[in-house]
Amino acid sequence: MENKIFKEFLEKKGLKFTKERAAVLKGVFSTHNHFDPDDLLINLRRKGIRVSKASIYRTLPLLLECGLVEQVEKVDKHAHYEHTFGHGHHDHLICIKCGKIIALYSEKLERLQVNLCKKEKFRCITHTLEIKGYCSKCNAKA
Amino acid sequence: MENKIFKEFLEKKGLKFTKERAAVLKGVFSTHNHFDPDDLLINLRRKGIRVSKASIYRTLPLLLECGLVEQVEKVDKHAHYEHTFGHGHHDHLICIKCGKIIALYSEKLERLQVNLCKKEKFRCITHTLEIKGYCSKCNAKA
DNA sequence: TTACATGCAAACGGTTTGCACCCGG
DNA sequence: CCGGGTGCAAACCGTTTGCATGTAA
Repeated sequence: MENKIFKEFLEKKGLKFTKERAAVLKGVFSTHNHFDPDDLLINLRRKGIRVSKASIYRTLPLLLECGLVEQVEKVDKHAHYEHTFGHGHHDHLICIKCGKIIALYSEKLERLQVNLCKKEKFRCITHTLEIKGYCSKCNAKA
Repeated sequence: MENKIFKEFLEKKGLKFTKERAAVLKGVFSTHNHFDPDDLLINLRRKGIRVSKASIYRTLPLLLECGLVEQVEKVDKHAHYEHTFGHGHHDHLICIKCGKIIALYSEKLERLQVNLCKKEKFRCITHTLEIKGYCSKCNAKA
């Protein structure tokens, strides 16, 4: 199933469905947990499958691109900060074309989150919401 | 103002309010934009203030800790992934004590986000919501 | 047969750290 | 005066890349 999706995706791009790529795919789908590239390597090794770290790092972006895998908890490779004094908590709309960041605050959204936490008996300390897409300007151009 | 907050915070921890820390604080508050440690260094250099990169890296966690600065766009230093097939989009509750990750999906939340985007004429492609706090188990222990 | 892929090891780049010297309290 | 702080440069470590070799189509 995932196999078929990935294979067709690769075909369309003129890329090859190698045994290493199949292995990475299999590793990815052998767990419902989050993982990082290293987890994946260890996971595969445990199954006796040998794939180089490089191949894992080269395959993951393909899986992202065809939508079989999603990235969690990281947008960029380095830390970003902002000072909070005077403007308090807010969320962000991030334009994936021009990089523009639009701050956003919604009381309704905040309340809803508090309620969702309650349902899970989770004590919320802080949260981060980032919505990625195209800002009005970039959207108009396209 | 920020100065006072930071100074008192340091005092309470038995730490010193040095000119380097003051400089970093000043740099942080001299912009309303996001920045990374390197931006900050350049920003300070431009003003003729010399602080080492190491001091910036050592000061930022303190500013986070006392709430004068927030981290944006990064939780962890390495990428995390999850496969999407079969369980589609969802958000996450992340326990900052035990690391447990609870998946969460709320139709209401999704709808609200779409509406917020509309208001900003933003074309939403994807989003990430992470709520950090204490899971029920860790909460019970504390 | 021939692009494209792989493995390896070296390079990269952001972040952390050891150490000798410095300085705020 | 002294314990924490600083700058510097080296170490770290996750990720990327160049290159010789392998292989899917």
